[in-house]
Order: sequence, then C-alpha cells, then structure tokens
Amino acid sequence: MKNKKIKASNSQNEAKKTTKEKIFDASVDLFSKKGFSDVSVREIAKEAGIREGSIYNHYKNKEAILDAIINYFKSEFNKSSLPEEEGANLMDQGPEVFFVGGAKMFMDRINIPQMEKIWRLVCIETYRNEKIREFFNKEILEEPIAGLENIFKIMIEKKMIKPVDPRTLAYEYWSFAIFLFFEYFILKYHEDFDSYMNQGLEKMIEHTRFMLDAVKI
Amino acid sequence: MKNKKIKASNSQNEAKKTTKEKIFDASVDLFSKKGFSDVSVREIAKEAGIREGSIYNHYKNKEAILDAIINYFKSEFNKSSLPEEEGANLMDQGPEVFFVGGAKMFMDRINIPQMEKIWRLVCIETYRNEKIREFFNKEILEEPIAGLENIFKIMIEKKMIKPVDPRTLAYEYWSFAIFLFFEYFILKYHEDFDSYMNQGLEKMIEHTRFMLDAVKI
DNA sequence: GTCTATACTTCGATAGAC
DNA sequence: GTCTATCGAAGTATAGAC
Repeated sequence: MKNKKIKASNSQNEAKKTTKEKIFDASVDLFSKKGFSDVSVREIAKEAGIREGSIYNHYKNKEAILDAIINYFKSEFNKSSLPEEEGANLMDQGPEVFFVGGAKMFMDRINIPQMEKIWRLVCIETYRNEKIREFFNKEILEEPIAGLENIFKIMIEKKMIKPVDPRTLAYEYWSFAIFLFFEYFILKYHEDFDSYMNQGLEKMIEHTRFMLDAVKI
Repeated sequence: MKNKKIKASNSQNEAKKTTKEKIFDASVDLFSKKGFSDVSVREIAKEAGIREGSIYNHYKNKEAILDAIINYFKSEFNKSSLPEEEGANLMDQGPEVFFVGGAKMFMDRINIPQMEKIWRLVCIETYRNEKIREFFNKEILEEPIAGLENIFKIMIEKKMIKPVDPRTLAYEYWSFAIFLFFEYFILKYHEDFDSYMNQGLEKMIEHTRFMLDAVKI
C-alpha cells in the first residue's frame, strides 16, 4: 500500500516522454501555478521544449489541453475510489478505525505528485470551468455525502453511534474535508508543501475524533 | 439595525454616479462574473458606458481598479465587525442565542448587493492575488478562529459548555463557515441566488446546533 | 475629463518547407 | 511531426484634439 507512491516518478521517465505527454505535463505545471487564463500557448511550448505551432499537431487548441487534463483527472479519481467490501470490513473494526483509515487512504490518493498539481488546478478553475464545476459538485461534494449518509445510517442501525440525523452527520463530516481542500490548495498552497499535507491528515483525524466523541454511545 | 441594508440601493443612484464610480461598479460586476484575467479594459469601458481611454484618467491601469476594489472591501469588512460589548451581551443569553444571532448578523453583512459580488470576487481571486490571499488568511481565517477560541474559553470557564479544547472547537465551528463561503460563491454561485443565501444561514444554524449538542452540559 | 485615433504588445492559431 | 514565419484578433496603454 505504501509503494504505490514510487512507481518511477509517477509516469514515464523524462527522457521517454512523447511530445504529447510533454505538452500535457507542462500544461499541468503551468495551469496549476497560474490558472488557465494566465498561461499562454507560447509558455506551454517553451516549458515543453518545442515550438508553438507543434502543439496543434497534438491538441486542437488550448482548451483541448485542459479538457484532456480534466479527463485524466476524472479517470484517475474514479480508478482509485474505495471498494465497497473493503469499507465494510473496516467498519466492523469500529468507527474510529474506519474513518482514520479512510482519511489516510484518501490522502494517499491526492499525494501523488502529478495528481496533487491537478487537484490544485481543479480547485482554482472550478469557478470558471463548467465541466470541473459539475464534476466537483457531483463527485466530490454530493456523492461522498450520500455515501457517508449511508454509512452513518448503518452505524446507527448497528447502534455504534447515537441516532443523530445521518444527513447532518455526513454534512458535518465532509464539509470539513472540503474546507481542508480549499485551505490547502488555495489559502496555503505556497507555504512549504510537504508539512502542510501532513497537517491536513492530522486535522482530518482530529475532526473525526471530535465528531465521534459527539455521537459515541 | 435592519435598515442598514436599504440606504438607497447600496451607493448612489445610477444617474448620480461619477465616472470613477461607474468604472468601479462595472469592474466589480465583470470581475466577479469572469475573474480578473478574463475581463478586458475594453469590456469595462463598454459596461461603464465610456470610452476605453477615459478609464486611465481615473485609474493608473487595470490592476489599480482591482486594488481599489480590494481596499473598499477591506474597509467595509472592518467597518462592520462585531463590537466587543454587543458580543458579551449576546453571550449572557446562552450559547445558542449567541451563535444564531452572530450568524444572522454575519449573513446580513454579506447580503448587501455590491458586497456580495465583491465576496465572490475575493473567493475566486484568492488563489491568484497575494493581497487578497493575505487578507483572507488573516482576517477571514485566523482572526475569527482566534476570537472564537477566546469565546469558547470563556464559555468553558463559565461552565456553559463541556471542557473540550477551545482551539479545536473554534476550528470545528469556523471551518464550516468557510466551507459555506466556497460552496456558495464557487460551487453553487449560479443556482438561484436568493434561496441559496437563505439555505446558507439555515445550514450554519444547523451546524451550530450540532456543535452545541456535542458540548452541552 | 471625454473623445478619437493609434501605438505597441501579446495572444491563439495556421501555412508551408523540411 | 517539427520547424520557421506570419496572420488576424484582442489586449493594455498613450497622445492629442476638443
């Protein structure tokens, strides 16, 4: 579970990259730093080490590069979503193990270098890009909350926690995670990356403790 | 306390506006919709009903307009911060009255038409603009949390709530408010404004109830 | 202080030689 | 598929008449 992070610096070696990959990676880098609108095709070409015109042999236009990044993000995001049975197993070990374990797994997903940049990109472009916004609302806001609501419902049925409204609990739990996204990727993005990511996990665990304390039987 | 909102549609009547105000208001409008980088000086001039060149008689450049908006926002934000004694009075009526009353007052501050647009602008430009980011971190994140920490400390001393770590409580309470900012101004901004603002207040009140339930004696 | 006109720059995208 | 060269559009900003 730990060596998932190594995998030869995320994708291919720098040397083996195709031109299309170079354009893709350069765009991820620049878009995540400055935002889509403040990056020019010239910059992307320079960063990728090719001429401007060559970009259009691989992508129809600038927008198409962003689309490709979004699609990559979506597929990676869905690829690594928590399998149903694994969750059920964790839950039997008690609520704390379930949530702390879940938070760690989730952080591991974000912590892949290339994906971390795209997470930042997603956060800063959500206001402007409708595709990203729809994805965010559906897959990062509504679906997790619906899933959590279900989990809390089960926990209540199993008398693992107090019978508080499961929807409220889900919202209380997950809104904190969204807050951490924005705190990390927007408010604190430039302040020493590594330590901040670890702080995020600790904060999420502390939040989990507070919530479970509030509803424990 | 309620008629603060009327005040002749926020600022001057449309007819009486100076050119500088027209430029300012047009910029607020456009920046809050599309973001600073995606708005041109030409657009601002058109929206303000003047010629492009005339803008430079009032502002040094495009960036200076944004600076003026930020400064206006800061001064309005500080102008309306909660007076110390009023808070103490509210607190004596119990935690629920204090927080529900506080949430309402806070929402009233945002709900002024011109300020609502600037709040949106602040939320979407935070990642890009260092002045906004510093302001957000200091005045919307750290200071409120420090203030809340103090309030929870007093409540614990007065034995109004359980002796949970006040810093944790402050973070638990305020992170939800920040989440609501982002949910409202980024994720749901175009989905029927008025009802969403009201929902926000209800959500904040529900959150307050959950938290107070968790720490009540 | 506003207008017309325009300078100057940068941008996204394309054409055509290799 | 990459390069050179360049186009047309759009951007910021300035000059000068009124």
